[in-house]
Amino acid sequence: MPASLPFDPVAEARRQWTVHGWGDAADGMAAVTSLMRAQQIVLARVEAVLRPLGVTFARYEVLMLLHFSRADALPMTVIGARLQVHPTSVTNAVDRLEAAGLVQRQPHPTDRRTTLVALTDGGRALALAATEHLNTEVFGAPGIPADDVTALVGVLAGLRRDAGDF
Amino acid sequence: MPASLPFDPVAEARRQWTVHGWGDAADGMAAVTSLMRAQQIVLARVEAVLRPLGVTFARYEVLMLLHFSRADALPMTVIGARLQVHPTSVTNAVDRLEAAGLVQRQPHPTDRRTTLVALTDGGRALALAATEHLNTEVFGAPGIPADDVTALVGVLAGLRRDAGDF
DNA sequence: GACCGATGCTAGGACATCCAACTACCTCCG
DNA sequence: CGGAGGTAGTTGGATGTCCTAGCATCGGTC
Repeated sequence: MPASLPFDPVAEARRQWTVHGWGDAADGMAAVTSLMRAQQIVLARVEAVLRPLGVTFARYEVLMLLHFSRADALPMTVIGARLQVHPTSVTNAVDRLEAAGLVQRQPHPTDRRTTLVALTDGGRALALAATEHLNTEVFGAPGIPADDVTALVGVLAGLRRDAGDF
Repeated sequence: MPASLPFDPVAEARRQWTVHGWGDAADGMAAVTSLMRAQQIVLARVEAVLRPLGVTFARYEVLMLLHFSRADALPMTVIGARLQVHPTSVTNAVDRLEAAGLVQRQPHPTDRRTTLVALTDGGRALALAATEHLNTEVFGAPGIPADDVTALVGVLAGLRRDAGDF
């Protein structure tokens, strides 16, 4: 846990940007920097909750995605597309989940290129337990006023849409 | 570049949360998930701009921090506190920056525990060149309306303050 | 003036992410 | 129906982040 600072480093950077004649980009810089730091903070909180359960957020997301799917199973590619991560990240996550007995690789019935990832009973149980913890300890109290949460999600949705997230 | 989806995965997750009786935490979950994805998108854009210059965003932040300091030099600890990262991350970044000749470790005049990191001429030149690229290609056009940028920075500042970022 | 807790930095290990490259397989067109 | 191009997944390498542990140094206290 790093020490607190007597000032907001993002605001300070924004001031420096203006001083250096980069005023046009100062707001964008502040937005990008804020986003990076906020993500780091929130991710740390999430990981702290999940660590005792033996999973990471990346793997938790895979488990929940499978839990929400019709047959509790999805192709690797679909997982990557939904979570918006590189195929190798999916391979990595599934390797570890499979080693922990939380998911199982299965051959696709018609396409031999495809690997299906199926949720095991243990995987579902862990996903639900983890969700309960996250809901009470993080999602239910994200540290942002309710109105702001709605605004935040909306603004970020616009950004994500422009970037091709959906 | 992952493929586009026919729907917003965050909105879909939010719907699933509601269906499963976790409505109280649905907004928070959506906020956290949006934050993660948006950060990933923005970071990828930043890294794409910096890659041709041979630096990463983490190292660029160190260079700019030094550039904004009075003597173009700061102790490792101060860098970690400002950037809100673990001491070992600072060591890692400075190792690579020093190997590239962009910064230089110097002994502290009075405290022999402390290591000062000093910006070299090459480091300053690279930092300014990188800033120019980032300002025009990312910060100047962050993909968010100007009004929303202000709101976003404000909301995230609240979150960061609560987390002890400043 | 010596000791003991606090501070500054680094080494080793675990994870997640990306990129480039490769293999295996599928599909479609000529 | 055979080859070209595209798709699915993995392997190997590079980075960044954190945690735990360790060493060196500083400072306040007795």
